Amino acid sequence: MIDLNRRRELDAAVELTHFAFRAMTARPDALLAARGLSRVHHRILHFVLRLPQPSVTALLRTLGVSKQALNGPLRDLYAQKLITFTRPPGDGRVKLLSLTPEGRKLEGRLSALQRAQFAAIFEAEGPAAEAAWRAVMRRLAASELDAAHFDLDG
Amino acid sequence: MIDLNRRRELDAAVELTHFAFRAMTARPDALLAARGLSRVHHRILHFVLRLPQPSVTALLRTLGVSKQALNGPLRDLYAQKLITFTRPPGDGRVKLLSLTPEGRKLEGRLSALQRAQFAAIFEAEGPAAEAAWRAVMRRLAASELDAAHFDLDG
DNA sequence: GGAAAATGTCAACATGATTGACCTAAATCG
DNA sequence: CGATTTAGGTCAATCATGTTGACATTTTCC
Repeated sequence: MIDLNRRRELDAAVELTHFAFRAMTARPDALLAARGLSRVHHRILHFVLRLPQPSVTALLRTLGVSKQALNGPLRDLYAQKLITFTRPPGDGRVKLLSLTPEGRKLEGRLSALQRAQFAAIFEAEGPAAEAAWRAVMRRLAASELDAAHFDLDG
Repeated sequence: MIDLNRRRELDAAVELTHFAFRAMTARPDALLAARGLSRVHHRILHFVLRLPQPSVTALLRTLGVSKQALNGPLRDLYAQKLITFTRPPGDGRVKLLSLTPEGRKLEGRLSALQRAQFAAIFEAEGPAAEAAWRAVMRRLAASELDAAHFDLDG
């Protein structure tokens, strides 16, 4: 019976992760939707902010999508003046992408929603719980690479 | 500067959750793909196992999709003999869905992958870390309902 | 007997992704 | 210089997944 209970606890961990993920994305999704944008746009804003002046190709590789799939959302972001580009001095072909002040503001609001969520939770649970949570999440995140060459015989 | 560091830590928590979620679904997805199935099929197997003999309509409401969207994947699962149904004694209209032994086996393998992942992590981090992790995740998951009536002015 | 319920199917449509082909402008190679 | 490559963009066909609407069938209920 111990094993059966443990099994239920582990199943609960899986479900908890599902609900937690959905909860984390719900508010930003709502804010984006109100502007006619979606999660792709958020991903673009996110990486253009964090990567140092990425070219379109660099962004493409980071996002792991085709350029046709990137181009639509990118045009939306140009149109809403959330993103701009400069040409690098040496090379007139490439665009170096960056966020406009408005783009930074929107990205800031989106990520602030998520930070506030975690800040409140960590405040409530305390630093020890936060450290433990991070340790577990790091291990979980790290197991992704292993999964790539996972044995899937049937 | 303290605030800036805290901000980075909170951003890291968001990213960690993204990677953790992806890591958790990578192995089951690979196993499903090897059978020509997808995450929808897994969701069906999951709920048909856990709900007590659900009718098609009950499953529909649980999954929150249209019956047309359910019917395709459901036929795949019939075809692969992973799912069956019985007619309830009183009512010849409804189908009570259940998993075949093979269906249970596949669902077991899928969820076992995820349980093993968590079991190894919790084993490594210890019971106190596990409890703290659950506490944080429960709070995070619980904040989904709040998000429903989130203020999204611009 | 007729209305309502449970299931299933067909058609039209929207979205978001893919690949392939092709174009322009700019850099680079020989 | 001319040819090729690179960076970016676009058009078209296709696929996957979802939606709604309309409708048929079987069975139950009144």
